[in-house]
This record gives sequence, C-alpha cells and structure tokens, in this order.
Amino acid sequence: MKHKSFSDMNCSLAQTLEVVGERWTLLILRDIFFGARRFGQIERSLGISKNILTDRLNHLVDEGILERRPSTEGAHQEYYLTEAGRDLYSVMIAFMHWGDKHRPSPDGDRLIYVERETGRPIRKMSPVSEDGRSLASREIRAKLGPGYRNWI
Amino acid sequence: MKHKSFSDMNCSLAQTLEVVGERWTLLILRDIFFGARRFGQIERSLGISKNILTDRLNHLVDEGILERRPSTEGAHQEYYLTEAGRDLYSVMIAFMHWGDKHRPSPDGDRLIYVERETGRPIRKMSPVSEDGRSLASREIRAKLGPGYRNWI
DNA sequence: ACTATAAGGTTGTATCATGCAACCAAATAT
DNA sequence: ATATTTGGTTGCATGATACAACCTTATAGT
Repeated sequence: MKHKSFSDMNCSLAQTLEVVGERWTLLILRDIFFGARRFGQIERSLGISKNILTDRLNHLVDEGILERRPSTEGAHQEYYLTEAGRDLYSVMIAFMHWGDKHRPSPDGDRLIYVERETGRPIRKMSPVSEDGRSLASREIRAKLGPGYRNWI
Repeated sequence: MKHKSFSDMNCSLAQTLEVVGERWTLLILRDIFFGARRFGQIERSLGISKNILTDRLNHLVDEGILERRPSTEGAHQEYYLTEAGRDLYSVMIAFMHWGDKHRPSPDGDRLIYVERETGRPIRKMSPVSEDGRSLASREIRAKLGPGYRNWI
C-alpha cells in the first residue's frame, strides 16, 4: 500500500510533480535560487528536519536539479542548480506571483522581481503569445501533440 | 507532532503551497481546467481515492479556488474554477512546460498550448520583461518590497 | 412498482511520510 | 586539549494516504 506514483501518467504536469511536488521541495529550491549553498543555511532558514532535508537534497541531486560539489575552502559540500534546476525559476515565480495577488501581505508585495540590467519590474507571470501579448486562460486551448496518449 | 504549517512564513511561495502544494491538488485542477466538472470524472481520470478527492475538493472550495454548484439537470454537484482558480493557469502551464522539456515523452510534446483565436502556439512559460522579452533566471534579481519581513 | 446500478460520498484500518530527539564523526574554533 | 559547529544517520511517535466496505439518493431497466 505505497503512495501512488504519478510517473506512469503520461502527463508533463504529473512528471514534474514527481520531481518537485513533495512538501518542502520548492521552498528548498527557493533558498538556493536566493543564494543558499549549504545544508545548514537551508536548515536554519526553513526550520526543516535534518532527515527530511537530507532526503529532499538527495532526491533533487538524483533527478538532476541540483549538483553537489565539495567546497573549495573547508570540507563541506555545496549545492548548485543545474540548468534543469534553473529552468524551474518560471515555476517558482508563477507560485510567487499567485501568492502576491491572492494571499498578499497586508503591507504589500514581499519581493519584487526586476530585470538585473535596468531595475525595471518584470511582468506578472502569465502565458504569452508568440508576439508577446499576455493571454488569459480562456484565450488558450490545448491541442493534442505527438506524445499524447489518453488520459481524461 | 503535526506537520509543520507554512502559513506563518511571510513568503508568497509558502502561502501558495498551503493552497495547492499537497499531493494530487494540481492534477485535480488540471482535470477541471480541461473540462471536468464532476466528482466521478476526476476520480476515474486520476485513479484517486474517494476520501482524498473529497478532502482536496473541500479544501479548494474553502480556499476560494473552486466553486461548488448544484447541476441544473440532475441532482449532483459541479465544480467550477473561480477567478483565483483560473489565475493558477500560469502555475500549471509552467509545470507542464518544464515536464515537456525535461521529462519528455519519447514521441514529442503531449499537449500543445495554442491561442484559441489564431491556433498559434504560445511561448514557453518564462519570466518576461515589461516590453515582452523572455528573460533567463540570471537576468533577474529580487528586490525587497514593502511586505518583506525577513526570512533567509 | 420493483430491482439494479451509478453517483457521491463517509468510515475504518493498514501503511507511508513527516517531525523530533538523540546520537555521531569530522572539521573548526578556543 | 577541549568545546563547538557542520552535516549528517537512526529510532520512534504521529499525521497523511490508499484501499475496501458501506451508505444514501437518484436514475435506469423491466
């Protein structure tokens, strides 16, 4: 009676949830996106149990999201995002923007994402047309692609 | 010894995870985005246990993501996305696109998201500058906003 | 009218995941 | 030489999930 796996679900959402869908995982990645490198930094920042953090970091390394590297100074390990890990930035920002809008702090946005070069805020995450227009959910439909095998 | 809550974490990501971060939740929303309205449709589509589906649907209604409405024909209930629910489309597509890229089907993309009007594919989800350029994660930084109270 | 079946759950129980405390070895600081 | 920090591992108690059984109401079949 194990927990059901999503990995046989021929669905890109299900596949992604197998990688980053567990409790704590996206919060760990948040810390690493914001500069955390070491086990103890993440542990203190989140108040997560050591064994859970160990499990999650190992899983993320196994899945190719993080890379574990020995520090150049000192004997500890450091965790770095791989390219696949950096590609999760869109997912993280989409979560952040939803929370900013629908579960706001009474004092305003907690973080503002800006272009590094110009300092100008980025757009709220949203689907975007080829030519750069933001699209609402009802302006979009899903077409079956070559990798489709039924669900629903 | 309850599971730790994220809701005192003054972080938009943590707040959003309290709403849609549990196992199954995003898959349930996927089905509803794709047209499912009834308990049984979702149950059969996902192979989820009835009691878990009941819990998740109630939670999503409580959180203002779904609206439960009696059917006009027949006596069953139907579930509809609220505006806050529809705003989760960005989150779902971001997950989907990551899975398409990094956990692909051998046969190609499973679903292709297109503009309803023109049929042209939308862009891959990515942060976008004010003037519509897609941005990589290293082209972005987070500034502290008025609602910031420390973590990390 | 009577029976069968489907929809939409609720309830119990077994197992998995999480939280917490205790412990530990190696490196660093005093 | 001793104490502390770091980065874990292990064991156990509790919460979450999976599954089967059951239940009520509504619809379908005869």
